[in-house]
Amino acid sequence: MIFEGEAMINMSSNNDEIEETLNTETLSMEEAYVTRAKVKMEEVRKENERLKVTLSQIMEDYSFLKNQFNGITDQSKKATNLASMAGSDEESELVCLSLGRFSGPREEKKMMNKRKTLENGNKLDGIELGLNSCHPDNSIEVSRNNLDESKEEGSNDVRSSTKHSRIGDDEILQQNNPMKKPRVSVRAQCNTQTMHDGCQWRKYGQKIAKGNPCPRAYYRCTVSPSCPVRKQVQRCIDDMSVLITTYKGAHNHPLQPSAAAMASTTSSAVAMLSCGSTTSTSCLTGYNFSTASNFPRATFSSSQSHPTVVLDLTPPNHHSNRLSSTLFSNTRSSPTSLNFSSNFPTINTTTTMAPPHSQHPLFSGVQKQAGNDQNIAAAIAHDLSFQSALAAAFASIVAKNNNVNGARSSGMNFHHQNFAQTTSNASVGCAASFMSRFGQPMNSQQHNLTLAASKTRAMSLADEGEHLSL
DNA sequence: CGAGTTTGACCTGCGC
DNA sequence: GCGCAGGTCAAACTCG
Repeated sequence: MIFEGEAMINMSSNNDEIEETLNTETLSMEEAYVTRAKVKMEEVRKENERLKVTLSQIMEDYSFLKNQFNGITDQSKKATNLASMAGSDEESELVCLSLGRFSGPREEKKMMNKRKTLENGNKLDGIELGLNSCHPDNSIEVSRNNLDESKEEGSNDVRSSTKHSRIGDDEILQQNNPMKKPRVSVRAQCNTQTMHDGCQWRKYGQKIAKGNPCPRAYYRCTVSPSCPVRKQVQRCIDDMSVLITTYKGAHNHPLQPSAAAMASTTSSAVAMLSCGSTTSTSCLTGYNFSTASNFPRATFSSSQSHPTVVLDLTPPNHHSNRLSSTLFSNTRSSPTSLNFSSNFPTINTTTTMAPPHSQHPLFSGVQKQAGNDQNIAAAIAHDLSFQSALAAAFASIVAKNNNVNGARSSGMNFHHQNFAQTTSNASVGCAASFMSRFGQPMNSQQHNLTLAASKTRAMSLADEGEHLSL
């Protein structure tokens, strides 16, 4: 039995307890809040540090690339001065990196004559990737291929008008530039007449080209009557199982997903060529990713002023010198141009001309990022689908980068970053795809990248009855 | 009959 | 200016 007073006391003590409990709860809530805040602050602090590191890395890259750029600019200036001041004896030292691009027909003819003279005298040893210092404003040249395309395809009013409006004053420059449309050649093993690429083509001609008894077939895109895209199909003289498909131009109509993969690959390769043929091709000569033969190769060349990207999707044992002997049979300039196949996923950089960039922070990052697991590396390196996936991914990313950076970037910085990032991303994308096969998750960007790339490969294999589950 | 292919003629650019 | 080679045109032909 409890008395009222007792009850009162009990009540008051209960109140105290409740209050105490409440206080304790408030305290613990505050503590929790503080703890959370602390954790958050710690996270922010870490993020801040990470950003600092990134910033310093970027600054490091910037200064590195700036030095490179300055060095090359100085060299090109010296070379130009030497060429203008000294006689033809010194001309062999003039390195010309332009993929057939000069400021005008006369200059081009001059340069061709110079080159020929040098070649005849055995003074030029294969590589003639000059600095294109012939043109005072290199940055302008980025859009030249596009310009040229729109000019050549004047019948296509829509495309020309949009392109012209985009490029504006550069049109004047283009009028002086006879550079032809960039091309993308795809080498792939194919037993059928043409490689199925998801697009509709109509044959409009066939011709026996010099140096190859196999007839070359000419196709045009029939999806849209005004589509300027042309395709040439020819068997490789050294290996009849290899089909060389050369694409010219860009589709001016929406494409089916299956065709978009290939179109994206080729147009991206053109974009890559466009940027590579501008100011900074020279920097690429420093990269020779050709240590392994088990990888798709992207080769750049200028064939009779046709800048060409060759994507080699043939299996590793098909990578040989025949590429030069067939594709470049009519090439006056040396096919020895840019050759970056890679020992995937570790980006293996060796030197050919310029100092190696393997110590470049970007590449060290790439190596760290991609080269942790030797087994995975070996597996990927032997997976043909991933080899071609990289080729497509490689090109796709470059195009993406070009869209983002191309307008405002020019010169070495852009190219170094672009190239390094491309290589890195492509490697990571393919690696991610590989990992996903083994149940590892990957992010959406990596997924999209790999998916698009794999589609391209799947299309090229479709006629041979191979099926990749995408 | 329409769509696609074949094939000789023609055009253009380039080297000599 | 001429010849060569690449690229395109268009009439004839083939096929479903």
